[in-house]
Amino acid sequence: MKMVQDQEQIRKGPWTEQEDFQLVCFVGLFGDRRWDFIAKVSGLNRTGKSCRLRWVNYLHPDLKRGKMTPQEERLVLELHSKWGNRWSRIARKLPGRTDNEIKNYWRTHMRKKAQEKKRAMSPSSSSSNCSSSSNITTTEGGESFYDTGGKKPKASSGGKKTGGGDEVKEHEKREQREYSLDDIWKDINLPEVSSIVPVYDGNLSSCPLMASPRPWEYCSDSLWKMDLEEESKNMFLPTPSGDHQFLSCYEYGKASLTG
DNA sequence: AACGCTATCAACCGCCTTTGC
DNA sequence: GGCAAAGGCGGTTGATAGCGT
Repeated sequence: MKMVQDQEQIRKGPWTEQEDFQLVCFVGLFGDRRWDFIAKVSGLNRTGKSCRLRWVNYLHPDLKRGKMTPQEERLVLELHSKWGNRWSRIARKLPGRTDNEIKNYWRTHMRKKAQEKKRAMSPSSSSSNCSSSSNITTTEGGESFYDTGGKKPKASSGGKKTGGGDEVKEHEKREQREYSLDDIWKDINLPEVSSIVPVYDGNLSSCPLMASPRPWEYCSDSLWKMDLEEESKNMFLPTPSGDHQFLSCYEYGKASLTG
């Protein structure tokens, strides 16, 4: 056994605001493709996959939030009847929605349907109107697909807490969740970089790092093959103070933008 | 007020596909 | 064409908020 560097330890579990911020920043710089690279140079100690997932499912600026509209619900039903569990494919037809979201929605939806069905099957119940459920038949065995058998009682796998705001009220927590992302995008619009692009007004395109000619679009692929990794590593040396990492990031972003 | 159950969401895992060498 | 690495996808799990008893 030898001393394992902190960097070698892959972090798991919920993302902190700081990590989110960091990820957004790096995606802004390098684009949303090179996840392994981003994972490495960002110093997040996450896997590329994890970074991608976080971005796609939560941080992506084009994401819609909130409940599915009836139209969306209908579309999901329709598309699912066509394509089955091709969540990502379905998601592509619903701008702003992620496959994960749709998947979750579907599971919930199906569970409800299943319960209705069961009730309908029970002798005393009147004929149900699973009218639209006919298109759900893809999953007639379906019940099993969403029936995960419930949760197993398991010792809580500690370390899952994000470390921030343990005592926040549930409502606040919820808000915090929604806020935090907003916050990130707002924060990105630091005055320091606002000289590059005007104030972030809630519109993604005004976000400095996501502004239309994105940094990575300036550079050909080969450019990134330089010793960027090394450089970035140096830039993002984990500092106890934390905040300065981001400033470095902005500086770097600025440099990329301005040449 | 306390407890239990359900719904919802975020995240991980493993497999498959794509891409680069 | 074969191999390895990275990315993408679908399935599953775990935590927690919300609601009913």
